[in-house]
Formats: sequence, structure tokens, C-alpha cells
Amino acid sequence: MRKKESTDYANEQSLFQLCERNSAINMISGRWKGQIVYYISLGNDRFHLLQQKLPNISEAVLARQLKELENHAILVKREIPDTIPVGIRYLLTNKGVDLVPILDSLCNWGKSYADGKKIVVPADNNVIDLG
Amino acid sequence: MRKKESTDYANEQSLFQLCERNSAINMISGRWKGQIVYYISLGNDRFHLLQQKLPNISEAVLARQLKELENHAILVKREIPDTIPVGIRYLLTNKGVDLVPILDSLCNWGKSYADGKKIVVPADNNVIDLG
DNA sequence: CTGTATCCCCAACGATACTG
DNA sequence: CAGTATCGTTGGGGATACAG
Repeated sequence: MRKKESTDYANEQSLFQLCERNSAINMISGRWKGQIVYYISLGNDRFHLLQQKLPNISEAVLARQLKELENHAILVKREIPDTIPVGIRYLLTNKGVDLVPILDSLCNWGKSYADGKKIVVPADNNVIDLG
Repeated sequence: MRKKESTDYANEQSLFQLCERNSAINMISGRWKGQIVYYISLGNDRFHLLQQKLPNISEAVLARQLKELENHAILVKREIPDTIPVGIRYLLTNKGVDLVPILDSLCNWGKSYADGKKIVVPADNNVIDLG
């Protein structure tokens, strides 16, 4: 547990208060979160389906990331009736659904520059030469 | 340094390869990055101005975050001529400028739900009651 | 003014064994 | 099937002293 008296904790909270931008970044920071939300949006709504899509994730880590996304109300768990052992579906909330296009634009942003879009500084119009 | 043989490193790289979404999230993950990019976009382009805007950040941390943003070509450093000691301006590249509206939409996304927008699950139309 | 060097602490990721 | 418990390792944030 992060200590509530630490500067670390205080800094985090003050940033969250300053602007929702910071808590939003915090909600999607986590190695697998973007990919998990994406796969669930495509209908991979079971634990084992996500494991298949993310073959290198450990059970403990997947469970943790799902719980964090649930705590942020990005997804919810629903039990599938009359199944033994009980099956669980992961469903995006409207908050989670609203996140998807934002993650898409992040994806496109990164992709356009990874694909060779020139980096320039608008202030001086000089092209940056990346090593 | 993260060891290149570790599973940790391999997982990170495979996610970056899988989709730019993941490397983009990685670029903006870092406690102060969103706020730094925002303040620079408003014209706070000096180290000491950023320190004023972010009073709780330590010099070491600010320098680290700026260097990471520079490594991702989101900003560049420009020396101010004929200054002793030498002054540095931080300028957003076009890549950095393109990031700003995405961070804004992230901000609005978080804000709308923080402000009381109802959380529902589109699949079943049930309203979620958050404690 | 804009950093670097050093050290401490904690949280995230990961591996594995176990459970209802 | 969908987890929990535990533990090891690493990396990020922070404080402080020092430097060009």
C-alpha cells in the first residue's frame, strides 16, 4: 500500500485534482489495459479469451488489470447463469465504450509518426533529424 | 536499466509491436507528462516556469520527464542565444502539438463521468450504482 | 538557469502454487 | 473457469547535494 502521508501520494492526488487529464492517464496506464479494453470491445468478453489474445500475460496480472478497470467503472463483471463452475463475462460500460475511440486516436497518433511522418517544430519550422 | 532478457522487457516490446496504442500509452504514462505538455502548449517553455506551475515536482524528476518527452520527439530543446548561463526553451514538435487535443479528449472523458454522468452497461442497459 | 549523481522507497510486473 | 496468495525483481518517483 502506498502511504497516504508520502509526497508520492500527495503529488498524485494534487494532480488528479488539478485536471481530470491526469486521473484519466492514470486509469489507462498499466501495461495491458489498452489492449484489454480493445479486445473486450471486439467481443472477447471471457477471462480465457483474453488469455488467448494476450498469451504472455500471467493469470495474476490479468486478474489485477481487470479489477483495476472494474474499479474505474470502465468494465463490469456479469455472472453467466446456470454454469458450473460459474462463468464470468466482462462487459464495457458506456464509460469504457467512450474510451475506445480515444485509444484509437492515440493509436493513430503514434502510428502516423512511426510510419515516417516528419517531425517539425511549428515555432521555427525546422525539420528534426531523428537518429 | 531494464534487462533485455527479462519477460518484463519482452512483454513490453511485443505489445509495442502489436499496436501503436500501447507505445503511445507508454509515451504519456508518467506522472507529470500530461500536465507538462499542456503547460508548454500554453507557452510555459522554460524549466523554471514549469517548476512554478508544478510546485511539488523535484528538479531531478522534471529533468527526467522532459528528457523522456524529448526522446519520444514530443518536444525539443532550443538554446537561447547570448545568455549566461545558457537558457533553454522547450518547444512542442508537431507530434507534441497533435497530442494536445487527444489529451483534452481524455480530460473531458474523465471529467464527464466524474461530474456525475451515469454509468451503464450498453449490453443490458442496467445502470451501475457506484458506492 | 538547467541540469546530473546518488540514494531510498514503494508499486507494478511477473512466476508459481493453490482454490471454490 | 476464474481467480487468490505469496514472493522476487525492477523501475519510477522523490530528496538532496552538487555542477557547468
